Amino acid sequence: MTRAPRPPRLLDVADRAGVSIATASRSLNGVAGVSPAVADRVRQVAESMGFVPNAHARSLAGGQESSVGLIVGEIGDPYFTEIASGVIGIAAESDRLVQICHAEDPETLVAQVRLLRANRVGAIILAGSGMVDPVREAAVEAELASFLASGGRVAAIGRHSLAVDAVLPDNVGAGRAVAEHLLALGHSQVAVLAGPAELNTVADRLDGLLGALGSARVTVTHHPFSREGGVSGARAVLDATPDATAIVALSDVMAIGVLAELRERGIRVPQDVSVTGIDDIAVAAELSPALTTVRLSMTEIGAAALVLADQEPAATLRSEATAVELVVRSSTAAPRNPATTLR
Amino acid sequence: MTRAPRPPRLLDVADRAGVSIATASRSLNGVAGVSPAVADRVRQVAESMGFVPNAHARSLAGGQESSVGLIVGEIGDPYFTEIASGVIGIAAESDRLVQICHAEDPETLVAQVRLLRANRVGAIILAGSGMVDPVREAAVEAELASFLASGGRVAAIGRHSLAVDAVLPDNVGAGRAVAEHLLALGHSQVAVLAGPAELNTVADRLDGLLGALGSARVTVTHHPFSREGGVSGARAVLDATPDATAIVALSDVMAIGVLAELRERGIRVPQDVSVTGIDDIAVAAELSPALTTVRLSMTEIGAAALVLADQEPAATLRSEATAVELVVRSSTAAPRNPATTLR
DNA sequence: TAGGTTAACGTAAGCGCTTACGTAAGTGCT
DNA sequence: AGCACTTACGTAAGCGCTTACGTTAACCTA
Repeated sequence: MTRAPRPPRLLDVADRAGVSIATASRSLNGVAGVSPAVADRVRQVAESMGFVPNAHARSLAGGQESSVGLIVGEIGDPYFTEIASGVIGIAAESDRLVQICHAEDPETLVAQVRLLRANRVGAIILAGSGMVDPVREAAVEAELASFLASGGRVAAIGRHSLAVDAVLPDNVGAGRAVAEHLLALGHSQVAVLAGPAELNTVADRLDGLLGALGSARVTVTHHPFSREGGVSGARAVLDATPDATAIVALSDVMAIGVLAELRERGIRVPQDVSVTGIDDIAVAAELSPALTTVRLSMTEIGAAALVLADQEPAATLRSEATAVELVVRSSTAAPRNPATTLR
Repeated sequence: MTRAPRPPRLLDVADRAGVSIATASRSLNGVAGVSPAVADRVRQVAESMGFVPNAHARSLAGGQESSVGLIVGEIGDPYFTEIASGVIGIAAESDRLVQICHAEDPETLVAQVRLLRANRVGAIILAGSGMVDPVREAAVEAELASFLASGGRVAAIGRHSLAVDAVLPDNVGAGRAVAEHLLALGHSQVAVLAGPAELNTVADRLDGLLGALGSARVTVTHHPFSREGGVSGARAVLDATPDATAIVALSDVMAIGVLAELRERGIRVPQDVSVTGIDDIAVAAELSPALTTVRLSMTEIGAAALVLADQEPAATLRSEATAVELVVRSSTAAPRNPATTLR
């Protein structure tokens, strides 16, 4: 006899245990009103049959089985990995699954939100950077509004342009912290390697940086927010502004690329040039030289985002700003000699 | 008028469009048998109402909406991150969501598999290392058997003790590659920092290593499979066997800890001691010194695992072995002087 | 023009659960 | 002994979809 490869249903369990489907359901869910003897028998039968309740049916029938959706920019990026880690930690506390998707542009973002909505997740955490241009966010905004209107919860990380609750790392402050640190060291020629200009995160960090850098001579170039962006950015700097005494990467991942390129060329850090990042991802401390950066505590921010989303929806938009902290390591030092160029 | 915050249903769309629910369903799914005019109208109404079909109901009703479940050991670990990246890449090709959970011990592993089963995922990818002791795997085995029996697909990564299809990185070969490299350099005193002895991955790497190391004098100690494990391992080695000329960490993450501790103590790599890892995670090349390691290509392995799981179930267990490649960087060199100790 | 097709829809039966409600015993009280 | 409660269960109505099948009306063909 070959049974169809189909999971056993609650009804199968009930039949085998000689009870009604209602009693079976109550037994397995620990609902009162079932004699202990019967409940035990049902549980044993269920166990022996390898019964696992269908979460879809359960959620359809009204049971709250809501999972959480997380949308990140790039899975492999430690920045997002740490956020994911924080979100998953909180989700696990209440036995919720986290569905992770990635979306780099607003169009796929909309698609992912729809997919998540189709799966009736209870909450969506948006972890990619927002766009400076509100027009590109319009579709996302609409999709999220639909979700919210139907009872969904949303929390964004580092997106202040979206009309949803948000946890906002102090990107402006992070930029400022880097600037003040370099200023204090005596740098006056700094090359900034920014990520894509259309990202809010980039704009904010840049604002803080340029605002505080004041009189210092600074050049800004834009590159991909990746290791490769750091590599090509470093090359551009060495070509265009070889007299820079500090290279500021707007993310640690970019800084990794910068360090790699400088090493490649035999340029010493921090003796010949100082390098900084932002984020303080886990490996920042393991690089050589260890990277001076700004800690944003992405893991905690991820956790905070889900906690925020879990709260009762409020009438007003909530936004939770988180503090940043400059972490001085060995990739920065006073410029060797203000007159000296990189080569 | 305050509507209950509930997503619009197909029925709502049908009513508004003035058609039956069946026609609405057919229109939205592009099923033949609906006049183009009506289908268009339904689609417009659905769009205007922000309708997103309930994936749970759809899957209940027989539609195939299966997503894939991925169980990893630790989200933050680059080893798993790269696997996840590979799995997600393949899943995205067919619009499937990936549900990521983590489980470090067999008990929570069982729980996670159940959760995934409850959510009726079509496939489960198991990415943590298996246990050497088959007894501890028994419950996992049973849970997976139940899942398979009910039509689920499973693929494991690096677990050969489980009766499921598997992609097997050549851990033995990886260990051997490290051994041969060190032997060729002339090392004869090597300290091995292994992960937990109960892990299959550790046992295999150790097998390959010790098998090839032959006459060389080698000491093996076990530590957590983490950066901290590397730190404490390095301390143990410096205390117990300061005459070692090479420290072999059985994973890159551990090697990071080793490098950190050596740097802390002012011990130069590779001049004073050589260090190796295994995995070739992305940052391995960015460390200082850049880490000599063995590339397992975890991203591709993750992708291969899902492809394997997606195939029609075969009568016999499939296992796909993947090649490894020694990557020599600058953390290894010939021992300075066979007679010299670490201090 | 009667009979047979076909296109375009509607009806209704589930999918596997939860849960409000109904019912039949058992318990305690007067 | 009769009543009102409880307790322990069963019945059945959905949840929001898909889809087999039924029903029209328009369209052919002989």
